[in-house]
Amino acid sequence: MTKLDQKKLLRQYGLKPTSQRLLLSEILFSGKNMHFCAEDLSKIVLKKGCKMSLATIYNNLHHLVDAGLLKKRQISNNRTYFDNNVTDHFHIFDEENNMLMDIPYSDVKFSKLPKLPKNKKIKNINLIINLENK
Amino acid sequence: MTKLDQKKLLRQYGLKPTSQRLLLSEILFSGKNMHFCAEDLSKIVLKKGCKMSLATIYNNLHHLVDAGLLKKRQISNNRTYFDNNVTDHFHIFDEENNMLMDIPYSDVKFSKLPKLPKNKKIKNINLIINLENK
DNA sequence: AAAATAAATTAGAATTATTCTAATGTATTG
DNA sequence: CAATACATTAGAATAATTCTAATTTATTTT
Repeated sequence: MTKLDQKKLLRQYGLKPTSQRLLLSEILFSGKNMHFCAEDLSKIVLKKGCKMSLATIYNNLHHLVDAGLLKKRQISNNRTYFDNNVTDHFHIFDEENNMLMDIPYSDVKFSKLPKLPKNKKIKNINLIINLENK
Repeated sequence: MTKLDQKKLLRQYGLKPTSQRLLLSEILFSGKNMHFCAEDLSKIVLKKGCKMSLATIYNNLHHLVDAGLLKKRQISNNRTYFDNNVTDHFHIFDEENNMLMDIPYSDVKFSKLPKLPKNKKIKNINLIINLENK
């Protein structure tokens, strides 16, 4: 994706393509099915020889979430991960090697779900299948 | 559960029944299927007219987890909850009022699950149904 | 059984993760 | 091309949790 396309994408989603935002987008959308926490991004930004406060990273991550370009996920202990796969899907986590993998929505089917409290509906389902060695 | 039983329980699990630990156990095991975060406990302790630092609360919660009397649960609001139901089960989380409720294992049925990597098996399934208002 | 030593426990201080807000920058209008 | 409005950035503040040094409790030695 060229820098021009990045700009277009951001504009399309109602976000001004500031230099900070472009740099973050470049990293965030460099591949499919990637998960980043704010700290990851900060390190990558630094390695590229750029400066950006963590606050700015968080602010922009949340803007991208609000715009629908990212999804916020509570994957592992007390850290928020931002997922560039925004389609509904689940996760497999392999604890042996800390690998997090996507599961397509269609690979899981529920034949029974619990009754919900009155006036409430499902916002989303967070499903993580934790693996171990056979 | 009497204070004496509490002491026995703690000792049984290899934990010295200090006054702080007894007070926390009294709260934690006052009912079934309860979930507490450290802050909840701190407030209850204060309301009882006692003093205990949050650090002590955390330390003891982790001791109870290590001993197998509690389970640690990561919910989507960046707070750790401690669950006095240590059997396998799932959860419903109501974001409007930060309420975490149990779903019995039998209330959810999967008719399809993904293919797993070779030599791996399911250790456990972490399922949280997040609610919103209708 | 008192003193010496070892181990466990507590809580203030430090750290980590995240959010708030005041200052700055950018766009829009007359 | 000021004046005003709105958006963005990042330092400061807050929230959640962990670390560690001091204290307390238990165990051993004499």
